[in-house]
Amino acid sequence: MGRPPCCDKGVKKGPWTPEEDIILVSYIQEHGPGNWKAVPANTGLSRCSKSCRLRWTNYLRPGIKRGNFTDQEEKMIIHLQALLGNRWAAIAAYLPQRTDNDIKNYWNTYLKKKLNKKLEAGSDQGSLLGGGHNNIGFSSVSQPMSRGQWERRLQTDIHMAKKALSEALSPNKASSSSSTLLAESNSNLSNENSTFYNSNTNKPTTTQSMCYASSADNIARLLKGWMKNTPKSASCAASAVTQNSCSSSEGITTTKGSTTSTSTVELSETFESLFGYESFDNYSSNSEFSPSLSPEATLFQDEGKPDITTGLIDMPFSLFEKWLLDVDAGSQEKLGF
DNA sequence: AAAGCGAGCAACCGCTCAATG
DNA sequence: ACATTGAGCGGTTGCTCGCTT
Repeated sequence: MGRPPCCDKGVKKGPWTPEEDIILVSYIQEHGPGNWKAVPANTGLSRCSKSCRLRWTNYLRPGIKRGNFTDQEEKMIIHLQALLGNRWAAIAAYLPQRTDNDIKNYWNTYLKKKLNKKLEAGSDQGSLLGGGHNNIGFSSVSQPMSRGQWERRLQTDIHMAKKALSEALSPNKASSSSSTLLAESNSNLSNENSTFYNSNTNKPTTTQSMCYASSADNIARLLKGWMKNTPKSASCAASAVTQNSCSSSEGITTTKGSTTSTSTVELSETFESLFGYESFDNYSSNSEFSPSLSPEATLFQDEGKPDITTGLIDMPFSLFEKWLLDVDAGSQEKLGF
């Protein structure tokens, strides 16, 4: 039974061509993402609306980083997968520059095998993963109960963090970047809507005037990247618009610059008391602890405010990431990460 | 040089969820 | 309250490429 395919007649399948990418990108630049049903009709693309959305979110969307997962990201994924299970979208919410598909692929093709090897190697020495509340399970060995408990704990912690933040920031909510943080924290944690959030107003917006550079400019860059690439990588040209690279080995910088602000100190204290951290040196307030920072929000910032994006790219571990990594450091060390 | 094989990844499929009438 | 429909998510497939034999 189930629903019939959303669009099974006359739609093109298979890899996207650069021409299709250009059409899609230019359309979205003009109208913004969303209303995917209208995209094929309005663009003339012989593609399913789902295919258009997928192509955009996983490939063409600005601000996404592809390939070359860092150790930190790897650890994040491992922890989050243990905590959340195969909820790739939720995991991707904590790695705003990564797509769920990318993370999923990385997990399935690399991390899972790597972890299984570690587990097999360590199984002779008894349980490596158990122990207290940090019962980090991997997909093959995880216990549903502990996962559920951890989800609840996670939600509780997030809720507490939001409350504490709200209290800590109430005097100067309006002006600081932390208000954005708070608002982002208050928005959908699972990052499941496609609404753009205006980082200034914290209101959802479908107006893309601020989200996108001029279409002509982007298309020009798109074409430029396309022309420069070999046929093999031609399909990557569109992504070069935002990534400046097609190959996963290019153009990805992961520096560890840290920024702090006055409010950061306050937040640090708040979180310190909340989670028991001792050091927040690397905590950067902008977009931190904001799993709800949607990829589209990143897009928003990326296109209009490159510096902010740089901040995202260059950011050290967020508080929550630190928590994720610290909370089970022992287990990870045992596994040799 | 060519065939075989495996890894990586883009894209599809089917399902669920949420919004709307 | 129910049906419909669009959007989103996770599992899976199949293609491509690089390495090995």
